[in-house]
Amino acid sequence: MNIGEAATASGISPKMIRYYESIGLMRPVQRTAAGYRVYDYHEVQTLGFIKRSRELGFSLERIRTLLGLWEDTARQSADVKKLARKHIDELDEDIRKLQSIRDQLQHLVEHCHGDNRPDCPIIDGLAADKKTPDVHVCDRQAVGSAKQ
Amino acid sequence: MNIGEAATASGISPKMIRYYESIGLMRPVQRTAAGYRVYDYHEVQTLGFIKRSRELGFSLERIRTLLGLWEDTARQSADVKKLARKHIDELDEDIRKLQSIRDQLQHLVEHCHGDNRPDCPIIDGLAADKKTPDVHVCDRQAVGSAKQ
DNA sequence: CTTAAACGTTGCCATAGTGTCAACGTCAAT
DNA sequence: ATTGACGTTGACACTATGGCAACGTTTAAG
Repeated sequence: MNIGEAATASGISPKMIRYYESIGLMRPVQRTAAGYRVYDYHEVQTLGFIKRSRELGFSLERIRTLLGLWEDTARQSADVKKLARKHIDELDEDIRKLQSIRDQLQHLVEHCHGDNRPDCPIIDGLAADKKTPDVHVCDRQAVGSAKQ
Repeated sequence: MNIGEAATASGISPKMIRYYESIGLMRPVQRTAAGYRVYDYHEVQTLGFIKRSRELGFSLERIRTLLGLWEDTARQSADVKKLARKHIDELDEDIRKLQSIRDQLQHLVEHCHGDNRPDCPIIDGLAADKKTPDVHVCDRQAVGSAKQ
């Protein structure tokens, strides 16, 4: 199985497979006399593990740890769970932040009439100096601030 | 006002201020005879605009457009609103994706007892080929036999 | 007046993860 | 034997930011 077939089988591009090898995420595989990489079932399985981990948003560094735990038959499931929980916590934090900015933006949008006139609370909100808002800007901020 | 003061006033690091200038997001400012950049109120205001836009998650490319709209006194607020709506849609999509993977992960975590034994549904879930989960894999989950 | 600290300048490297392209070697089928 | 599809490495790009180095400037103290 050469790299193209492994890529098709795993859903990871040849480029990325080489990259994962280059950063030591995967051990170098066997080569043919001509230097072609040779993959067997075990390596394709590992690629699948990496792919699913990536799909769940794990960083390559964390996947490095996960692969270590996967290979470690003496692992403690508590260690895996701890790592996963930490990842969930970070996801929650990311979601929270995105929702916060989404809501702020939504608020600004709701107050923009969106016609052919230049007057625009969205632009005003971005232009406003929060620390020393003047009266004009203050009107907008009064409704739509809460930033950070 | 030199770059350090402008940085303090705007909350953007000197490094980033230079960067924004280098990519043409901001026009080059005046320089002293010695080559020091000189900022006045107007430029600090622009930096504030950029900062708030970044805080709302706009990319520098979009901020480029927003700055153009800001400066364009003949803008149509509909254009701003359209851009903001698009950004909200993308935020919604990002949030949706994060929540999806968060839920998948949460599901796995809930089924992991998290003790000192190696048996771990999280690792199994990552190792399992979802498209063709064979009996062998099921055995592993049931019995808790190790990797591979 | 000199010196040192604190600041400015440019430029290069690094991050994470992926794509694209080039220059070149190899394998398989015609 | 040629061609085309594939492999190899390397370089560069992207986003947005941080850091460091080498070097110049300004300012305050001695």
